[in-house]
Amino acid sequence: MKRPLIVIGGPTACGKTGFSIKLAKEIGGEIISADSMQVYRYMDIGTAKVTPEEADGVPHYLIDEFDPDEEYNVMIFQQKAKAYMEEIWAKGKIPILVGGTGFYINALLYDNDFTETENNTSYREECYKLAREQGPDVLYERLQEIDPEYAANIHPNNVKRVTRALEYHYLTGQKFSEHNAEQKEKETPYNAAVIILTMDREKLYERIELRIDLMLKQGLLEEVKGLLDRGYTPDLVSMQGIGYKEFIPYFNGECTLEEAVTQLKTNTRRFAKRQLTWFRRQIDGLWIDLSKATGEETLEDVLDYLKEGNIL
RNA sequence: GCCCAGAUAGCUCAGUUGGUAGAGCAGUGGACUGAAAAUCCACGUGUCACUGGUUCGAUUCCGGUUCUGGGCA
Repeated sequence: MKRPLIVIGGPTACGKTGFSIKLAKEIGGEIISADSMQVYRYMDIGTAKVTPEEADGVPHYLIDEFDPDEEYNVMIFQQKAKAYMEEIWAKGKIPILVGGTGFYINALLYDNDFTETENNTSYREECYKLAREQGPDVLYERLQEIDPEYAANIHPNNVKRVTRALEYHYLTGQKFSEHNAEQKEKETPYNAAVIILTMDREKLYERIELRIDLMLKQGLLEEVKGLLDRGYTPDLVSMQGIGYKEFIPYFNGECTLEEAVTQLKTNTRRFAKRQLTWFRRQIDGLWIDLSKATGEETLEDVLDYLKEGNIL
């Protein structure tokens, strides 16, 4: 008997947090966050992290579990999330995976394999150096020889992805394209129900605008300043988060506050668009347009869907 | 009221020595399987303000109108 798992995805600012808490209370579920930025401590306002008041007693996992200078990635997420799922099932409750990081959701939902290899960054550095000094095409040509299938699939300018494919081959001796093809074949080991929350584009952008203005009132600037003062540098993955990186030029006197805020809004809109692309293309699920339904109707629909899927 | 400058893509503007137009930004679609809030790719038709005239042909030249800046009274 497969064990139950509920997944709630959707773009930033569409109302995932509020809805997931309502659902969790209704069915006695506990929430695991699939979010690459909310794991970090001290990054509360900019990541729109749930507050204790919002959570209202519903347990949340993978929020505030790492410091901003610690490494966090899909593999760590997957391991941790799986452990938390076991705990939740052991209590007789249902885990609800909620978040906007589609890549993480897929990794957990399909239990993709991320083979543990030594964390050898020297080879990676070598690739970057090559790309920097001789151009991305030189690096790409190397990949064409080793794994022409993957090379055909990725653009030469995408140095990050090209490097990963080369690194994978270097560390395992296998072709990255073959590994990926195997992962794509996988079916979920869980009795899973996927719900994708969405919203009319215009309305979503309006909400993003309002939310950022609110973040600024709540002290986003002080939060970013505080992180910098603690010694967290702009090159950290955490500090590349939207809502943080945009203020670095401002603090360096390279742009005005207004320009930084405009850039933040643009980046957030683009992020939401990319998230939507991911969910549309990568995951099948029940799509719910929150701009068209009331909260009660939505909850009813979802409960019906969960019953149909024998989750409840 | 008079003089000058402008009115071209959602925004800022370029341009057409007369043959119906193009950049940046914004926007849209897509890729992705150990950085993913990262990284990368593709996509540009709009009454060229309105209205007369000259012309085979006007967004381009000329006249008028409206609007927006600036200046003078």
